[in-house]
Amino acid sequence: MERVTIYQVAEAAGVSVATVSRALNGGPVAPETRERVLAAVRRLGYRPDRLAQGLATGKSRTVGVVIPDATGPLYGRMQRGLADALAAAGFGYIATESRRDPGREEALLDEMLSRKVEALVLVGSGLAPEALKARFGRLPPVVLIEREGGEAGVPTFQIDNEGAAYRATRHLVEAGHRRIAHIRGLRRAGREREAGYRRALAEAGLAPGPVVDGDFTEAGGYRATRALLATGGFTAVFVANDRMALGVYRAAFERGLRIPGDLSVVGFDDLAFAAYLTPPLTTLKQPAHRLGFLAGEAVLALLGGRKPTGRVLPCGLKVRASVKHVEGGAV
Amino acid sequence: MERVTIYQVAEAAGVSVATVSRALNGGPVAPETRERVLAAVRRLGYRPDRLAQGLATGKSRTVGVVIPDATGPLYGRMQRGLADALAAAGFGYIATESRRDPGREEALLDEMLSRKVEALVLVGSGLAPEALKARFGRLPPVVLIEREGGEAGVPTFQIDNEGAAYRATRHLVEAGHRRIAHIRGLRRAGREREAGYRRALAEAGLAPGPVVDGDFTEAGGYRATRALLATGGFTAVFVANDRMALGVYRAAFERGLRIPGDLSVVGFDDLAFAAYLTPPLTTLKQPAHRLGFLAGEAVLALLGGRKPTGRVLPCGLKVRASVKHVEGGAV
DNA sequence: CATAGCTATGTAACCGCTTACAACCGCAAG
DNA sequence: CTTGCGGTTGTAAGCGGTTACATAGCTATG
Repeated sequence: MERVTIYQVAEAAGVSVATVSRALNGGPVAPETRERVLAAVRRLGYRPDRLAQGLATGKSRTVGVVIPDATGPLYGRMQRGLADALAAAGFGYIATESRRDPGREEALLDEMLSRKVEALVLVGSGLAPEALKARFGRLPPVVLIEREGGEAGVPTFQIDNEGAAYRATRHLVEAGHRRIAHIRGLRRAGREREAGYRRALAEAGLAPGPVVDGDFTEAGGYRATRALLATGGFTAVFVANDRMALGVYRAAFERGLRIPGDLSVVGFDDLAFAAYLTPPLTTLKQPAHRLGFLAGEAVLALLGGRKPTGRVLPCGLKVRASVKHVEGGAV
Repeated sequence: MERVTIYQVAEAAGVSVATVSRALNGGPVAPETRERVLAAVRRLGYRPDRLAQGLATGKSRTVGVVIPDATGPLYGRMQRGLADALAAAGFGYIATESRRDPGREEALLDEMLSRKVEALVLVGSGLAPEALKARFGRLPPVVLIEREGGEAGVPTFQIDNEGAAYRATRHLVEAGHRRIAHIRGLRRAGREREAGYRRALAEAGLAPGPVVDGDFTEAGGYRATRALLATGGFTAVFVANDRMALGVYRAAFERGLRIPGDLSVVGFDDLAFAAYLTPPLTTLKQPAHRLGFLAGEAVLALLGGRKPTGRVLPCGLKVRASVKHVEGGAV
């Protein structure tokens, strides 16, 4: 009982392999014949060989996905969104982590192209489009999520980092804060968030508070906060992500500062833990699943010959208890 | 400039396709010829077609991985370990989420078999081995990680849930606690952790404290704690995972209870946030990457015809500040 | 010097499936 | 009774590799 091939099904059903193939793929086949074929398929437990199909048709019904890091919940949700969109169309996907290493990313792409993926979804890719062209020549359709660097003529999906940061900062301003610090994040997302922060402040006629660098980790947020606290002069801080915000909580506690009593905090991402911190963290919720889903739909559109366009999605502000309303104004 | 095939390389190098194939796969080829072939490969940008290779050889150099949930950091790390082990041997993998739905899991397996995966790594699979056999007949080699349910003759890798829970509970006992509650987790991991908890207590001659069900989420931990607090009578709680422990923190705070002053807590997993909570959470660190790596090595061994055996890995206790040393003993 | 034995290479079959093309059928129309 | 046509089905040629087998040079041997 080795692998069952289409030949065996053909023989069992008393037809030719062409007819079996047609019966299975919706070709013109007499209903009665189709029934016989399907019965044989079931009886024998036939399962078409995707590799052979791919070879014959030139299409693999697979899309390649590259994500920077599989350990974060956000990318996991994105991936799930993608899978949901693709599954509906009978597409599978192979996903791998670039770990933010461009060399590794190129190798992964090579591997995926070898597997004849019909499209590529690059999440937070570190590769410039021109570099891609140069290295790979003709590429299958590409969809970008949260790409770093320059523009390209390909659909790109991303969250509105700038707008969300603006909103978060404004939330702080409206609560009466006048000196608002910022713990900055890395990469494009970090820069965009910083820009939103600055815009909100400028619009309110406030000087940007102290700004320090973070690295998107708890430890980074902790260190950044200690640096910030060394100089002081602010009553609130907008932190570029929740993980760093947790570092802020910790550092503030160690300094005997109360949140939000002495320091108001707004994070970014709305990770699962945010709502359960003490105090619950006000933050921005990323529509990660949606991002992935839309990217998946775009892939399908591209494959269908259409010309989908990218989107910038807003993030919802989740107001919780880490921001204090300041009555008097500036401290 | 369409796809470059082995024929074009052969022509460019002035040899036959067989020679190209051999040159590329380490067959017997004169060094000088090999050079010519490789030069042609580079010049043309030839990239072998994995599908065709797979068809011809019957092997896809791919392993299929099924994980329950891609959004958790633990599975992400496991996956990374696996990838690391497999990459060294030139194997790729395709990973998908079962989302703990056995029906979905079966469909995924079907899909993977269609793609001729050479081995399967099932993480936290809900499918019994017998069910697998019944449904799929001959299966490629299988390696299990954290499997649910019965035994099988396949290498299985898992963490020592029972032992780790025992150690955690003992840590509490040694700190002088006499009434230790437990917030239980779901599935096999949850049951095993509960068993370790009970063993430690029995060994110390203590009655198991109140035990309530949780669901491994922050909300579940929160609810469980409120249920626990309604009756009271304990000074410490061993929580089946960190996410629920966070719920415990929250519920305790709302009740005005201090950790560890009024309530000591030990978690499980050592997620990134654990060290930054206030107080930092004492918990058990899962060797997730290692688990994946070992599973990957086992796959390779299986494929190499060897007969690898599974492993049960210990978890390290990370002692932080959420457990109070009780001087007097029972409260 | 004929022959066995290597080594390096080419020829062609095959992997499992799709699909262009041809063949066949029955039937309505001319 | 031809002819044409739409609907079904079969034949066979790929898809891009790998590999068993045959072949051709060379060298070592008796």
